[in-house]
Amino acid sequence: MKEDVRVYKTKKNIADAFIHLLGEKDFICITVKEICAFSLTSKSTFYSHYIDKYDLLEKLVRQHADSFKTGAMMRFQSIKQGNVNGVFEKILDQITEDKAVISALLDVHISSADFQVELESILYQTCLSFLEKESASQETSLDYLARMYAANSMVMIRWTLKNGKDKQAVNLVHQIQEFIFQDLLMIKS
Amino acid sequence: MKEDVRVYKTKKNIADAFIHLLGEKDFICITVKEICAFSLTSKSTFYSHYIDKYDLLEKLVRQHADSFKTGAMMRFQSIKQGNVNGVFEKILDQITEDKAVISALLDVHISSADFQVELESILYQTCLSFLEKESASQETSLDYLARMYAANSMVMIRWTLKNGKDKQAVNLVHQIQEFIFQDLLMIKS
DNA sequence: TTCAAAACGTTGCTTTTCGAACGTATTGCA
DNA sequence: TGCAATACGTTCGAAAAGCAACGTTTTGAA
Repeated sequence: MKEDVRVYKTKKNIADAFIHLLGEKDFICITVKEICAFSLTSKSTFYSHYIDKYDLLEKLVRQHADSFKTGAMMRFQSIKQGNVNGVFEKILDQITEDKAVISALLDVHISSADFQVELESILYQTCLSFLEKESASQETSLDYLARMYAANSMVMIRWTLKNGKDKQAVNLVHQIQEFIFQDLLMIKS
Repeated sequence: MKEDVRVYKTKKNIADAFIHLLGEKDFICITVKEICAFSLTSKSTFYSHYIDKYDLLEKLVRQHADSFKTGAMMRFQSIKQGNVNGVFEKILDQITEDKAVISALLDVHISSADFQVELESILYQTCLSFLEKESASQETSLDYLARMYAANSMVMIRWTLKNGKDKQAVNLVHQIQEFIFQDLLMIKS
């Protein structure tokens, strides 16, 4: 059963309004009334889709976290011949497509829906399982390497969202990634 | 009786889709089906608001021509002490606000709805009635001056829509306008 | 020129949205 | 602290949008 077009449009309007308001004020200060007014939807319609503004936030975070996870896993799986460079660059591209939403969500920190935490966790997980599967040597803790990868990626993501894609910055990340994946690279080459 | 929000949103979606499609292909080649598909509205809804795509075009032209006319008349009426400069600049600003729509409509030439013709006629009319009311001397044909004003304004409008507001170009228009309004300016100063 | 595919435009029925009204809960200010 | 204004969240009838099916017209390619 597919979603009714009207429902799709309504949800999009609400999400867009919400993201816009997040750019103006803190999540806590945003009211449902404002979201309805800005998105031109009635209160009754809002409440027929969401329990409250927290529910809206959680659903948005879930949606984009899932999409990010799918993308990240896909990229890691498609790595051939130890070609790890380029994976992160594609992740950056993906994130840039939804720049407005991602940027807004990254700055909201509600325990039930913390996008920043989710993203970093996804990066850590995907990187770790990749290392465990592909790396022969275990001299350095894979867990440590994966955490380092995730942390560095997050910095780079935030920076790119703010300043746009920059070749020098991307190169720097590549160097760090090469260090993290050096075991793997040595074996494969 | 105010317009239902749902109607407003539907019409906006349709208009936005239409303008977007006009940027891609000729008016003649655009189908109602495409407009509906892109705007995510159903055929039945489209036909409950418009007779056909020509009706849609005519209504858009009418709406923006009226808005332009109101703006132009307001600006001309607010001229004090022969300060004619600045009137056109504000008209330019107004047009720039709806850049996408205006640009698209200016390139469609359907006899029942020719935006280019309407704009030029409005500029001519408002300028002429201003000259007739304010100008004492009638050495030069006011009709000729008004037509010149309209023609020059149209060139400037098109140019600005394409290249953005440019100080030098604006200054040039000011010089031409000063020539057109010189009778008036001499009397008032 | 013929004919099939696509676009047109209409209709009846279903689902969604709106808006106003309501009582409740929060907020912010005197 | 007390109280008025504002936001919350729900309900229900009315209006609008969607959808599928239909016959008609236009289009474009054999």
